[in-house]
Amino acid sequence: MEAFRAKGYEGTSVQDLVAATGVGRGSLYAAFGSKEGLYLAAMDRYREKHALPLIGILRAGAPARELIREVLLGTVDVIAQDGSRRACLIVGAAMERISHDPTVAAHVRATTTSLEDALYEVIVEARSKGELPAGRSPRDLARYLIATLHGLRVLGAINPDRASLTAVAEVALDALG
Amino acid sequence: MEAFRAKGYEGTSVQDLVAATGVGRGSLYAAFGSKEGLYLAAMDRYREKHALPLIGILRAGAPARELIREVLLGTVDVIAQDGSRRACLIVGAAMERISHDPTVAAHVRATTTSLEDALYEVIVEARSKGELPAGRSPRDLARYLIATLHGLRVLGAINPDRASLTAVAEVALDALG
DNA sequence: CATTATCTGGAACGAGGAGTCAACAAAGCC
DNA sequence: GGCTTTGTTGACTCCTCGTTCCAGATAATG
Repeated sequence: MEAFRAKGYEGTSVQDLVAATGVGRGSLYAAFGSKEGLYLAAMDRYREKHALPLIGILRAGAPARELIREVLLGTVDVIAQDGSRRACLIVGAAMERISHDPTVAAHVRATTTSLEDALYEVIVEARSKGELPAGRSPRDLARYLIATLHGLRVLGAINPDRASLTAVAEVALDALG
Repeated sequence: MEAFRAKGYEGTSVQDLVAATGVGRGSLYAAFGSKEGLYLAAMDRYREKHALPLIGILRAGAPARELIREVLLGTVDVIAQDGSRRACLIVGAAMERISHDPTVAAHVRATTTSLEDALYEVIVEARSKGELPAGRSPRDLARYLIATLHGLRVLGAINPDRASLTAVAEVALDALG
């Protein structure tokens, strides 16, 4: 997973993967079938380690704006720690692989959709409690927040400066109304 | 440029570039020195064709919010027309190449910075005319809009649906205050 | 402990990668 | 129109790619 994050799919050779895992070539193929299989497994692991925790935050039940701020700032944190050395596997896959590999496309869509749905539910509930003003549709707001997360990833790859990224996240929250 | 947009840097072979340009291998090397040289030239061309027109819009002198809306919706337009077949060269470079190639990093930063500066100036001027309320710093707002543009590109790669993208762009405008 | 079944990892394969080069064609110059 | 210069070409080299395979190590079983 780390190898793919650092070099992308095409840029990572099987030799790189052997070195990164410490596992022999044949074993890798026995376990995953192909380079693509290993890539898909890496995406699953990425989802577990990075997307599911965000969804967990959203299910914690605090005021919506705080939950969403936590998700955005948590992402800023991860980006600022990594520097630009390791990209987001999902955004990387979206840019590099999605038009060539339907299976990768399905994984990317599944991961982003699950996060989008969690955001959607938080927003709907907050609206019903009057925590957030009525305005844009919850679905559009959820998608907007997904776009913001992706935007932060790209911005962070270009310039992983914590202060800038934090400021951008705060501005993004203003759009919730 | 189109070849790199469709397949990324590592995914595009020199043979692909020969086919895409109709120019022989040797000539390509004589003109650009290396695959990387051709990539940098493609980035320059991408900047001319896609970033400079956006800057041109921002210098047109209309009300700030209208100019910024035009930039966002214009980007949505490009994405919706392309589908996800051709990615943004800048975002692709940011994800795939920026940590491995300082020259590419410089090109990416130069392109995004010039757009960010144009946004910044529009915002500062609008503030001075009272078109936009005081609030977040103009620099943060400009960076936020850059992040939004990147977010739209990634969102569009995953799901190039014009209606969703347009809605996201409209939500993003709300953050201007 | 012997035997079987499973797993490991480096050598080997064909394919295709980036980059080079000498022969050839086109264009510019007197 | 020769002569030089510049540009083009595609076959060629060497290398690395993803994948396969098999001899040997390891683990499991009775």
